[in-house]
Amino acid sequence: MNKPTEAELEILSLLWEMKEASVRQVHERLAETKETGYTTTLKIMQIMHAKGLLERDDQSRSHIYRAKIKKGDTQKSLLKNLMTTAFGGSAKNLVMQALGQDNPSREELDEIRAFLDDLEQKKS
Amino acid sequence: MNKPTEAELEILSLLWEMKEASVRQVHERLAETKETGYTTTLKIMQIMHAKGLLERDDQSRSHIYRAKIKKGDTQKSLLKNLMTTAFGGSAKNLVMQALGQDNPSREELDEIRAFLDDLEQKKS
DNA sequence: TTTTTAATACGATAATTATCGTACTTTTTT
DNA sequence: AAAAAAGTACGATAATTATCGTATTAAAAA
Repeated sequence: MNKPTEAELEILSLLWEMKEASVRQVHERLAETKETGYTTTLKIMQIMHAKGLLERDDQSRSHIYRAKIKKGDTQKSLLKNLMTTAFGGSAKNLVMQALGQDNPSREELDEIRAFLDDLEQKKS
Repeated sequence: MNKPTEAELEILSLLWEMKEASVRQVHERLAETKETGYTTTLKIMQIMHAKGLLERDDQSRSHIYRAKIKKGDTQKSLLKNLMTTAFGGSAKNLVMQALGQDNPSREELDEIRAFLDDLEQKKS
């Protein structure tokens, strides 16, 4: 599977959240955090469509796009890549770095604990 | 701080592990997992040196390189970047994805638990 | 109906990254 | 001493990614 580029990932993230949107809508969200032209967003989304990263409904004049690749799958493969190239393949190191910097709430910590217990369970 | 490229990151990882090495030594390790020419490795390392990613001792004929940026800092910034672009800024999501895919040992799980406790402690 | 606005398509170009060949220099081997 | 081997430097080029201008078309507004 093709790793999305940085710019593509930003758009994917928005679409995972918005479910579906026109180029205009995506662009407006994008422009909140990033200086960029409309046709740039358009072009990237067209390329993503050609690559199979997005699907679209082009019935109406303004086309409606949706992410075609799953959020979970993409996250998984990005993490795996980062884990092998920058963390020597160790999930533990990665996880501890991630937790250390964020400062998660008690609730989140508990959820993670529960998840750990679950994992351990499955090992027996 | 400048985000290292994919190729640069591979070299950084090796140097974090090896502490210091010649281009030849780095290249040999690199070539174990990747088809690539010697001068390519050399060139990338020269560029990294120019960028300030590596430092080197060029006293002897074959120069000796060391990583100039810290492993922890780099990991942190890469994670932060991934977290915001692909995980909506949530460490919890990222952590759970990472754990779910790897299948860590009991020992690792325990270390992570201890780390969680530590974090919670600090919150009071 | 005419004009303006909003949309897509798409080629051209800039920017960044990766790869490599070649020239040159120093060391080692013969 | 001559030849071969092993280094660095560095320009050229390929590949990939990002950006944008312009042409064209459809819709909406005047």
